[in-house]
Amino acid sequence: MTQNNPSSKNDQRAVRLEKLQKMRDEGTQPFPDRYECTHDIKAACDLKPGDTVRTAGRIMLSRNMGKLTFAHIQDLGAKIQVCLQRDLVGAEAYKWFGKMADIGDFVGVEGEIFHTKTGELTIRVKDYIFLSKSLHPLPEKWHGLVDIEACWRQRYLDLIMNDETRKRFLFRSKLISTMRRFLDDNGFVEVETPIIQTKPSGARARPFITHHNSLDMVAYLRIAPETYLKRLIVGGFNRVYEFARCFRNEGMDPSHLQDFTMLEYYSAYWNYEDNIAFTQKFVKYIIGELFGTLKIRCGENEINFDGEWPRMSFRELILRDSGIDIAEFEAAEPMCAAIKARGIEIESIDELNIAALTDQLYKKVSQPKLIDPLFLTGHPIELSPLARCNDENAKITDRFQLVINGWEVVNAYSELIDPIDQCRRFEDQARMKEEGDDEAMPMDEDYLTAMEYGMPPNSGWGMGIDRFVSLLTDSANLRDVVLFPLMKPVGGAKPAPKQAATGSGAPKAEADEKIDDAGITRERALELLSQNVTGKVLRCHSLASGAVMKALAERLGRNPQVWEIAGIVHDLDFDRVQDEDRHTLETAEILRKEGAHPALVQAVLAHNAEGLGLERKTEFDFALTCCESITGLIAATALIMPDKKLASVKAKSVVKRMKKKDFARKVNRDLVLLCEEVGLSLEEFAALGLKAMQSISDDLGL
RNA sequence: GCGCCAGUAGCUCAGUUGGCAGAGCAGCUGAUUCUUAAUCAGCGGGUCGUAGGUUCGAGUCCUAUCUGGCGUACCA
Repeated sequence: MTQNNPSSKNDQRAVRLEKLQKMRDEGTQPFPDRYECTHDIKAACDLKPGDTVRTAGRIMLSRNMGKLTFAHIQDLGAKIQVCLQRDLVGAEAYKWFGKMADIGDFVGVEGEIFHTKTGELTIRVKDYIFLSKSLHPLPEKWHGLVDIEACWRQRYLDLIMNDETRKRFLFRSKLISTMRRFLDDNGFVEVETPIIQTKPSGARARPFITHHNSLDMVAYLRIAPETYLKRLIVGGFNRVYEFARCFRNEGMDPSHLQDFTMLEYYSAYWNYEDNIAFTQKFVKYIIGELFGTLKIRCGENEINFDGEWPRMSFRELILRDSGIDIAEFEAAEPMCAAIKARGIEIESIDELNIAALTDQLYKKVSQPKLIDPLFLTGHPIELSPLARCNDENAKITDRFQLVINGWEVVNAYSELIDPIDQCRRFEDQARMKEEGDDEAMPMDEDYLTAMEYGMPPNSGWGMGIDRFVSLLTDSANLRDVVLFPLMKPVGGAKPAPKQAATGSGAPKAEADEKIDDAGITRERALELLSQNVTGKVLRCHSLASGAVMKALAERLGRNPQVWEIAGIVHDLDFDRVQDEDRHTLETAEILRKEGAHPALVQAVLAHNAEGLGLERKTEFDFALTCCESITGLIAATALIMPDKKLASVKAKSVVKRMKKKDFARKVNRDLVLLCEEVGLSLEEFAALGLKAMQSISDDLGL
């Protein structure tokens, strides 16, 4: 009957688990530790009929013809057909393969290369070894995985199923190694500079802000490696480069990632002219090495990297494409009028200063037309706070961008090495910041000091690697060239803790008086406790915290039901998360879903204020923290009694134990002392806590 | 942020005016010693993104919400 048929369970994974169990039962190791290959699959494909081979891969297709089975096995580099003949591998082994091996499993095969009747290169398997079980069916063999979201979230599936994905990422790796080789061969030294920084400088962008716990200070993820690499120029590294992961907290779209890779290099004694020459050599080398030609297709365009690349200034380009000569304008208003007069539309045009206006105008009228490589020069000084000012024209900088297919691929300039000028530029930026430009750079004194020790003339260079890869692989979205792009978690992103603590700014009394309903019942709290908490110790800790909270609420004239519930549920996720610092986030999520009162959720979060970088604000917050903390101390005190009973414990001995640091070391004494924040002395609090725990001593087993 | 679109079996997709939720691949049982998305016969498989609502009846209509795409604005 169908009841005995595993397939009726509607679970392909269950079928595979059953096969796995069968393998174990019969003594076959389904997950062996190694297999020795003579060739990878790509190498096997180059063999001649008659050659023998041992290779391994993932089974992608299987066609059973009765006493003959064809299958395809695949690795990152290639796939090859294998052929199992019953008469060659033996009846037992042949039958076993048919029963046990699924599409997606790994197998090692040994045999002789031959051509099938239709001419396909195939391994005639003499012997095989099962190498690993796949518990999930792979995506459909013909269409493969096309859901773009799945490709990003489960890149490994994308890599298994899609040949171009494999090629694209191999290309990216090869590109980076080619760049590295060229730079190394030209006397550059690869270095690593800090990602966590105290000042976000080196570019105009909004940083990710984080908190450094042990220094208790704001820290930033770097937006660019620039100022550190230039410190190295000061330090005597004449040619340095870094493949730098950078982070910018800005919009997410097909051409912007929050976490991206920039290559920057700096060479002492070069100006931007030297750099232009080097750039052309560098990029041509890379294209030649990777494509074997200097003309490549990109979408509808063919990009020609051959020949001498043209140079044009902002002014020339804009004049050519719009008829506006930006040199004629001293202020924003007349330029704005000129732009409007020509019917060119720029968003919030009236709010832009002259530099931003120039930039926007260029992006609108010129940038999309630039397909073949072009060096764009003559950038306004306001847009280039770290670039050297031009000796002839103080309004522009010695800077260039390499534009390819409408994208700014490279940005480079003669570096500003005059510390006095640099200081002034920082001050200008600071002013712009005050005026509301939140991308303007902050003052960076430490960098200025480095400059004041003397920086040789030099020119620096930066390239967005992801964009370059995207350009060269004709990828529409930058996330296609990053292995694991950032995605919102399925089921909703967790709000930042600060947002979670809504209303926490309210004064203590006010916040507390509002809580007359926890939002969940005591019964539900206990249910949640047994669902989420498996450990006995944690369960007792939760119940004890509830009891102490209840007693404290009665003492302070607060709502005992609500406070008890807070104690019961405060550590729901601790068993799962197993991380002092990170726990409570999941608990808060559970409670929110249950409809718990926001103040309760906040108190729960705040009991781990240290770990999460939060602040305790309300009486409720402090109460939960100190109650939860003292339970451990009281329980530990009970355990050293001869009868290990709470009944034998005196409040005085609990207080004494506070001072012995080695006793119950995990209990944070500072948190227990927070009882003073709610107006109780340690003595009174210890007595209250002890009494509360004694009242439920049976439940606690103490 | 805003606007438009999408989410149905493990995968790729149908689903009419609101009327019993479908196909192919994958899986299971069997046939098959040269297949190429093998083929043939049979079987099983669903929280229609989630939560509400309208209705005798909702995959379909309404509201909210989640996830994603594309466009738009700012940044590389």
